Amino acid sequence: MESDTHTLPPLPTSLLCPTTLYQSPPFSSLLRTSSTVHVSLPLSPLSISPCPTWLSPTAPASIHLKTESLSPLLDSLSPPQFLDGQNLHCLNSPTTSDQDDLTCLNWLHQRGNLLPLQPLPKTTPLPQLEPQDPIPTQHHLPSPSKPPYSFSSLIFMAIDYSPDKRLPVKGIYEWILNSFPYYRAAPGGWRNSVRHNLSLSKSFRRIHRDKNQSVGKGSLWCVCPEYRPALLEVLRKTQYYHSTNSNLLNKPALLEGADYGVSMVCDTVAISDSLSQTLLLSSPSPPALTSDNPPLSSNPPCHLTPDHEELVNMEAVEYEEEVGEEMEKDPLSDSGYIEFHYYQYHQYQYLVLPGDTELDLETVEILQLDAEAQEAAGSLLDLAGGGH
DNA sequence: GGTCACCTAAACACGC
DNA sequence: GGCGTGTTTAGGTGAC
Repeated sequence: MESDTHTLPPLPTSLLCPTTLYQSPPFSSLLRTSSTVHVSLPLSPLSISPCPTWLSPTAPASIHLKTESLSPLLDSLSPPQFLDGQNLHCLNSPTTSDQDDLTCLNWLHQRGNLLPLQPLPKTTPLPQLEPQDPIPTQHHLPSPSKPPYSFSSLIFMAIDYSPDKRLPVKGIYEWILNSFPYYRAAPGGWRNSVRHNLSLSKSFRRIHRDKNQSVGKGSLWCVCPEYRPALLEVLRKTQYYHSTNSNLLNKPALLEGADYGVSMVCDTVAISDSLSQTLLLSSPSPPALTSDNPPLSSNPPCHLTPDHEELVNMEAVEYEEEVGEEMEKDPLSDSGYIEFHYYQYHQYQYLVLPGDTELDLETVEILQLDAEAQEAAGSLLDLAGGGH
């Protein structure tokens, strides 16, 4: 399999999301092979690969883009513009994890226990990149920006993620620290704010520990069930708000999809009448591409991770070969569908496309924002499903 | 301009 | 007494 790699020039600033520092991963490189096109996307910190209960862990969360909105985009795909004049850049063997389901909160366990946190790139690092340094490293990355979530949302996520749906204050601290590196460098006042929110907000309830429980101080905190929908709504609005502030205003179909689209829980949706193509975002699971495992299209969705960590190791050659085989097996491949696969390697996410698929920058940007929509959809899945 | 939500800081009490 | 935790008050900011 022949493979060419290309490094794209910095994205125009206009393509970056100005108001959402946790969004708009700069598009930095592209690797094209005979069967796949790898689009390197820096990890989106806002996107939440974890799969807490408010992100339905079982429901596929593929993003479905409506035909009318993406048709022009797909119609405007222009390979020469996309690839011409790019500097060559070789990506180190992207590998994938064997069983990593990025839609599952397990990644948090991995991150918290196994992987060091890395600073999050802000919105605008790419234009500052030098040509000789096509892939930004954390050395060049600015410190992570403040998450858009309120403390109530952070606490809610922390508690809801916990296995027992209850956490001590210290556990909430740790979850926030592990999930949002911003707070690692932030002054300690945020802890006070967490405690303040716990005490003041009716959404959280204190559970006294057993007296014979000698480990730890203080009480456990849980989410009041009656306030859970409200918390979910706040969370959804936060995500929605930042999505709409991320160049999505002029992409109503994406907004619809990100908002409440029932299609979010489906696997595929046709998006282009002219090209008869469907964008399918699915999880990375290259090693799982065996006869014993489901095809890519049926894998759980891939949520981008909130901060930019190396969650998985990937074996590039095997992956590409298997992807190629799987693409042929995939019924979607014969039905005019285009299947996209996210996986991640170091601080990048890779979008794997069929070999004859070409994307322009605008489409790539949409796919980036798609991850936000996916996340927003996750919350809505729970709402739609009535919670758990 | 008023209201609301949210953030931040500070003070204090309590228990380990 | 130190520290972490929990509560309360107050002021500021921004969105609606």
